[in-house]
Amino acid sequence: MSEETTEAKWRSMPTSTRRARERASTRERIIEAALHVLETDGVAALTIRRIATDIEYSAPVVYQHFANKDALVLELVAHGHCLLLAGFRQAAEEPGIDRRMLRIASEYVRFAGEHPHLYQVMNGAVVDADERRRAAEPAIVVLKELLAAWSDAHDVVLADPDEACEIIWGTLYGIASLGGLGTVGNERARRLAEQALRAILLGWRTGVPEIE
Amino acid sequence: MSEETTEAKWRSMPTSTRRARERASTRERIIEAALHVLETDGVAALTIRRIATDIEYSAPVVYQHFANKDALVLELVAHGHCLLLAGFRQAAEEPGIDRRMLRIASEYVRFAGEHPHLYQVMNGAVVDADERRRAAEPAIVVLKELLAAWSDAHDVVLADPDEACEIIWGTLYGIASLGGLGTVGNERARRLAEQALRAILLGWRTGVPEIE
DNA sequence: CTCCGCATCTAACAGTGTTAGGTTTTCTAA
DNA sequence: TTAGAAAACCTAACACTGTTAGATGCGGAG
Repeated sequence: MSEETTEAKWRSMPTSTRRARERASTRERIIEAALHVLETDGVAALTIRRIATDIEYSAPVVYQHFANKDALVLELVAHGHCLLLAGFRQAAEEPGIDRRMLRIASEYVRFAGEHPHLYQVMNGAVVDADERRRAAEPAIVVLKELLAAWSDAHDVVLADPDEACEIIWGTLYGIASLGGLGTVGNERARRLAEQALRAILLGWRTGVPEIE
Repeated sequence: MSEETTEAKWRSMPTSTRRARERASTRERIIEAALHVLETDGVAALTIRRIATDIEYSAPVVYQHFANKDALVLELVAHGHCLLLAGFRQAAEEPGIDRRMLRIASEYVRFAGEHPHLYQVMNGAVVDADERRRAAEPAIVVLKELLAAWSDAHDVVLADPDEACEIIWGTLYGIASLGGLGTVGNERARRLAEQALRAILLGWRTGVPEIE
């Protein structure tokens, strides 16, 4: 039964492709609507019914494009990391390896401040931790490359470059997360992140001593 | 009508106090049950009905002790910070100011690793950010004191001690959060946190340079 | 024109936090 | 001791959530 339907798809390409195009189009419209809801009204308002209403559809249509809500949210997370990656690439254009590293910190915190709800979803417990990690990989790779360039330029041999990269990534994440608090604020968080990065890099240049 | 009831409370202390004791007792039982559910089955299982069932009560009784679920969760957050604070105090016993600072990092990551779900609730978006911050204050104060002792011992003048404390707090938070990921792991996170702290402190001792 | 497949909708299910109303137990006061 | 008040407690319900099943209708294929 199902074989006949799939074989029917082989011939009759024209309408099929148009249908596929429409499918992809509504799929993207769903993602865009979800992003809009998230950025404007926060994660609490991100409901299937709300999204469906915004694109003038009924709720169940969403499930013809995404297995469940988590799959949809994962798409938003991916989009968020895409934006963050763009910021990182821009930082990589900065002249001077040291200023380039600082720019990374700046861009990271800027992104977190400009898209607080998206940032929250990217690091919250909404989706599986490993999938989040996989979505973050491209940005981490850029950071890793920049860090390698930095250590080359300063003749610093990092004992474990991957660990070093992880330290910076975690530090940026932690300090950027402080930005949402009333006592810290985004501008202050940017300064904090830059200062932390400066201190860490300086520590690595000087050679981190073993205590005890 | 209500005036008579309140005046009736003035005499008849004995039974009244016993009632109050019972009230407080069930309130604590609720918190303990909630903690148990959270630590064993995770945040997704932390439901009012589940908690009520575990203490052999009906769901609405919870609302006679807490205004809403957030208020109950906030209590769990407070308890979590209490445990973390205990770890910090233990770290403060460590001989040698440098090892004491490292021990702080170690205790922080250890706590996050031993109570992953509680840690998640403490930093997740479940409760208001400002209330979370207020709950974290005592631990931050201890950190601040230790940092002041450290800067004294090393004749380092921190431009802004509060900012410095915030940097360490954020860094620990960020790196500890990495611990839950499959690629990092808790043991590795502990090493990362210690190394990050060493690097930052070394940077402050050397004097963080202004770039550009 | 017929028929089939696809897209879409309405209605429902299980579960959530939360509240209203009534019932039972417990204490107070005559 | 007993009438009545107050507190404690439970059942039932509401308004949501994510998600699924079944009915409906539209458009292209033979």
